[in-house]
Amino acid sequence: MSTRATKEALFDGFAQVAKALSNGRRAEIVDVLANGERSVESLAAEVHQSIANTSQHLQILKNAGLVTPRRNGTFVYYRLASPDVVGFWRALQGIARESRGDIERLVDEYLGDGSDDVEGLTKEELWKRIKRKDKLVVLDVRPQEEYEAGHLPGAVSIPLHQLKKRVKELPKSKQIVAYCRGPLCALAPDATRYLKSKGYRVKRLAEGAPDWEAAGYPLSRATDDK
Amino acid sequence: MSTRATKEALFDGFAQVAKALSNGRRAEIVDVLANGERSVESLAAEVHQSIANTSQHLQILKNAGLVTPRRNGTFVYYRLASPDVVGFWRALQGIARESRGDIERLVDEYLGDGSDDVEGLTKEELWKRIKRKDKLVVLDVRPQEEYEAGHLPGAVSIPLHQLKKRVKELPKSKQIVAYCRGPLCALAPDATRYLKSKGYRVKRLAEGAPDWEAAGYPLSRATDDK
DNA sequence: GGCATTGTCAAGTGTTCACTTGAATAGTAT
DNA sequence: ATACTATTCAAGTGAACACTTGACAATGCC
Repeated sequence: MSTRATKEALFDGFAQVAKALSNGRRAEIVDVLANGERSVESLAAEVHQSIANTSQHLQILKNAGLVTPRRNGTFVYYRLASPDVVGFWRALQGIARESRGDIERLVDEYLGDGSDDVEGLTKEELWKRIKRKDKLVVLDVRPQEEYEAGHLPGAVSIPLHQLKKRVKELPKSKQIVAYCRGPLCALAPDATRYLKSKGYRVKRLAEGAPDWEAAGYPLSRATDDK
Repeated sequence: MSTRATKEALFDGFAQVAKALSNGRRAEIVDVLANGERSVESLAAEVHQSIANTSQHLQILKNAGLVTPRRNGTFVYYRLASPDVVGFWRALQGIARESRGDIERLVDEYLGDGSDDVEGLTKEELWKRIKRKDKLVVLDVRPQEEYEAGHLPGAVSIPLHQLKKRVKELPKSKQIVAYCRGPLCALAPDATRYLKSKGYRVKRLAEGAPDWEAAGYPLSRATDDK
């Protein structure tokens, strides 16, 4: 009891959880998984790594208790072990941005920073407008898989890489609100910049689907809900 | 903008903050620093490491933006860079305990687990009793330095390793409430077990000084406030 | 059954990590 | 200046890490 050895083992245990997130690629994986479960193959493509390497990263995350696998046929789907992991990941991002100017600068660069004067919209405001059935198009620009795993009620799915091709599906008359994975996801900022340049009336939800859900608002899982 | 390289750099940045806590000894350092600033020498003793090694760990924590140094004469005192770091550290502990049974078991072992049937007391309750000047002794069993860096109002300081020698200073007639660094600190559990075996009326505050402060209650810095 | 597909495991390689040792620096006291 | 202290820096060593490659296991399809 309260021996030095036990204390070391305990703190090594805490450290192991931090170690799971101490690699950029693993951090990316957690960020993606916050948007729903994914197969190993799909995650590997997302983080630009080999399947074997991605699998090994996933083992590390699993041993740290952050993710759990589910087998379905020849596929293995991983998801976050608990919703708390999202909160923890967000806390880490917050600390990092706050205490390190260089990271804040990278965020600006990544999101396309100041030159984008697209108006923002809060979750609360958007929810109000969805409930009173305002004429607006909620646009989910994440990959198809993430849309299917859960999206904002009534949202339309056009993954960013298809936007140029499918932009005509969007009405110029209505207000468009785009969103993606979260405040540090570049998909929606890219989309809104493009749409704005094409003359659409577009705003952006700063937060993403995981934050929306964490705030207590409902996600829809219907295959298509125009 | 939103290039793969920028994204990698950004997530590597997040990962670097996690990496700072990915070592058991550094985690211990952060845990101690949550109770106030400390010199390198003092930290080295606390984590049972050489001074050179401790200094290097501190450089890593500093580069991650988690701690900052302050020079005073020949001494260098380190402290947490922001109060948010305490919150983040607590979040990490929470995630680790929740998602990993083995860690929960280590916690039990470290704290001296179930055999201790000392009554607990919440911050709220204790604050009420301090305010209405109940006859109770609030006992701080952390090292002298931490007591001096900030303690509960009216608390008496008897570091755990001096408790046997100085136990006679405590009145058997009054209720004693011991506390230390936090819910995962073994000092107060050890102290309450000992005091109870000697026939004192003793309770334990589950949280520690950093939590007390984070909850908005005042800490006292008076050198001695019996 | 054979065979393709998805994922995991094992071994190998260059890099980073944690720690030690001993020298260099910054500040204080004499 | 000189001696002394607390800390940092630089170099070295064995262990762990991140990634690759190729073999193996699990599942489903024919």
